[in-house]
Amino acid sequence: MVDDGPRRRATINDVAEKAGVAIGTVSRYLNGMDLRKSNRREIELAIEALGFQRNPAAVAMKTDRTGMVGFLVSRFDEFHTPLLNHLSRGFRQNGRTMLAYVHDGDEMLLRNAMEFFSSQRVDAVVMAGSPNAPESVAALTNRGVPVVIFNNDMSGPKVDRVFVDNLNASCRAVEHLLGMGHRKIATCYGRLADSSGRQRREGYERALLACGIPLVEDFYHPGDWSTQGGYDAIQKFMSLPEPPTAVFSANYRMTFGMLQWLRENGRESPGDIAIVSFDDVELFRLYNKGITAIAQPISEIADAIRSYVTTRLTTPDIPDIRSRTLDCRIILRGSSSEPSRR
Amino acid sequence: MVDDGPRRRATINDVAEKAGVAIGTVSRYLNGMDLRKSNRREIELAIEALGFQRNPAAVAMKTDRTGMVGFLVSRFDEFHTPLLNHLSRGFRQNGRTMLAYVHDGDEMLLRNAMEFFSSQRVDAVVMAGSPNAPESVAALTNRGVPVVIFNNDMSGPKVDRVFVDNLNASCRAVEHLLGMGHRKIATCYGRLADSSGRQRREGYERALLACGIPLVEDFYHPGDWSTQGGYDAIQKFMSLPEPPTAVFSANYRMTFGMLQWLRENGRESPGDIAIVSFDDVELFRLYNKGITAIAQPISEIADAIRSYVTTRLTTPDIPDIRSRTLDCRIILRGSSSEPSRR
DNA sequence: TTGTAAGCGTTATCAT
DNA sequence: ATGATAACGCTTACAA
Repeated sequence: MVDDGPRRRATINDVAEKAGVAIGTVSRYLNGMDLRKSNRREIELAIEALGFQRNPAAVAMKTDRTGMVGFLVSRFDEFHTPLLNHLSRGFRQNGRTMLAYVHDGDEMLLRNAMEFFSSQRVDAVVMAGSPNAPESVAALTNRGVPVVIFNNDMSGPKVDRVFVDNLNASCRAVEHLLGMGHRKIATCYGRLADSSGRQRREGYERALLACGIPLVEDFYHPGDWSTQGGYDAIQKFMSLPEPPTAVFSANYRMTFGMLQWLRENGRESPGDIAIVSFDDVELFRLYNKGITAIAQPISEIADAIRSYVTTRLTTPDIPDIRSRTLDCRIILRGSSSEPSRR
Repeated sequence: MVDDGPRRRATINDVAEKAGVAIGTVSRYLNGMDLRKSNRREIELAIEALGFQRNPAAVAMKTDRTGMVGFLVSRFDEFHTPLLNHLSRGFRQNGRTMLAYVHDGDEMLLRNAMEFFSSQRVDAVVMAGSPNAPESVAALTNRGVPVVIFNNDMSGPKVDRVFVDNLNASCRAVEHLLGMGHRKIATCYGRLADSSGRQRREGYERALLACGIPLVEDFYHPGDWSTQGGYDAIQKFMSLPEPPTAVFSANYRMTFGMLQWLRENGRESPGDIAIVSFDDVELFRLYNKGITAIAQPISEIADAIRSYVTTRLTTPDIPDIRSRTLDCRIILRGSSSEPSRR
């Protein structure tokens, strides 16, 4: 047998012909509508025999639905990667495809991303809420493209939202430190332009105040979510005349920075300072006796997002914006033991 | 002004009308062909005014090219994530879009992935070579869909290949340990079904043999690329009557496992054992004085892959399969110092 | 260099 | 429940 080169793909016409029905009938079959049992059977046989796969481009052209969902994040880190993974799987089961775009926190790239999604005609967009994106988002929603945001709130656009209870989780984490006997607790907090940054810092304050402990200015350091920020923070804390015995870090990158500084200076946790960190990443199981961490319910976040997107796409008019706030789990490990040395 | 709901998107027809030319002319403009200067000007104005964006579905239907490239990996880890990132960016500049699929090492999901890519009509597929995928790959190449593999070789299918020089890099890494005075060097090696697993182990052996050091069976442990494998390996090594003073780990996950065991048992590197690991990940900068690592040239790998895909897609008949092997860099850190204690 | 028109593979409308 | 047929928005001969 000679190789004719790539064989032409079977179309709905081929199926119709082989099954002895009209193409309309095949189309109805493909879209799950009712049809005569015998026809259904014939069509299934034909599809099988021809290896027919519906052409998404043709579907998109007719229906104006591409089945693609844009996913926009600042970076693929240890939080967003598993989230993307869950989302991809979930959407695929709904016959949808995820398109990922990483903007590196660059405003220009963020705009490019929106332009890209728009040109690709995605049916919906999932993104972390960002203080400097509202116009781009509005451009999408105005075109009827649903947007779901997570992580950070965003004022303005009419979009569904999925968050975690940052305030409560942070508060409980700091309460845990208090429970271990810590009284001098510092915090390296995230960007305050992000709602999660504000909420996590507020949780820290609420726990201290509820316990009657005054807030100390020296125990604050703005870490900007970055490794460097955490590095600077702990350096500052440890050189205070009266250093804290514990620190609450508002994300895992800043905690990385703190651990790095400790290493470089021959210190460690919990020996020299207790640590509780937002986010739970692999390193936190590996470092010493582990880092006590706040684990975000990633698969639940993904499910909530997917559910919002799906309903927006299938139910035409949902009047109000929906919002869901999920609880985090605190994972106790060695880094949050009682104050020891000094 | 009343909201009419989502406005209809401008089409090539709208542009043609507004510019006062035929749609064919607009199409030619969009495809970068020559046209009269005045027409070009009018068309650009019209496109700008209408916010026209070419509909990819319609293009795909006519040209049978979707502009999408499938990316298939077993997991999004610290190696594949930046690779995907680089590839996405690179392809986007070529007007192409990446579709990612994670198969978790599951053969069934791997087949699903191929089915998915096929149904999505991707123009090409990029994937890690896998010993149990040749039929799926052949199914694609037979249909004329170019496939580029990386990481591991795969016999059979006619595909382009991008690798790193595992053997040489591993050999140099172990030579480095030898240079530091180590003579008892163990290895936790990867899956031998993967060519990279075989090559990295061979590099280890070559370095030792070149130095006249006999290979010791006790100094081998199959780690299966997994964290658990590394954990078991170091446990075994450290309980030998005469433990090694250094170990070469064939990937970063196994090294994670080793570090974890060391932690749990109050040991550390390099104090108790020197470590050199394949892959360079963030943790390796954070642990103690750092873990000496073999860094794969991720952006070069991405560029090579993209270049292969692009040429296959633009140049119809490249007869022979191409293959490229890139060099790794060894990053010296604290974990590979000379033998010390005991 | 440009205009015209056929056709890509579906879905949806209209009869039947 | 089914068949016939007109679109959807492009690209690409073919003519001019």
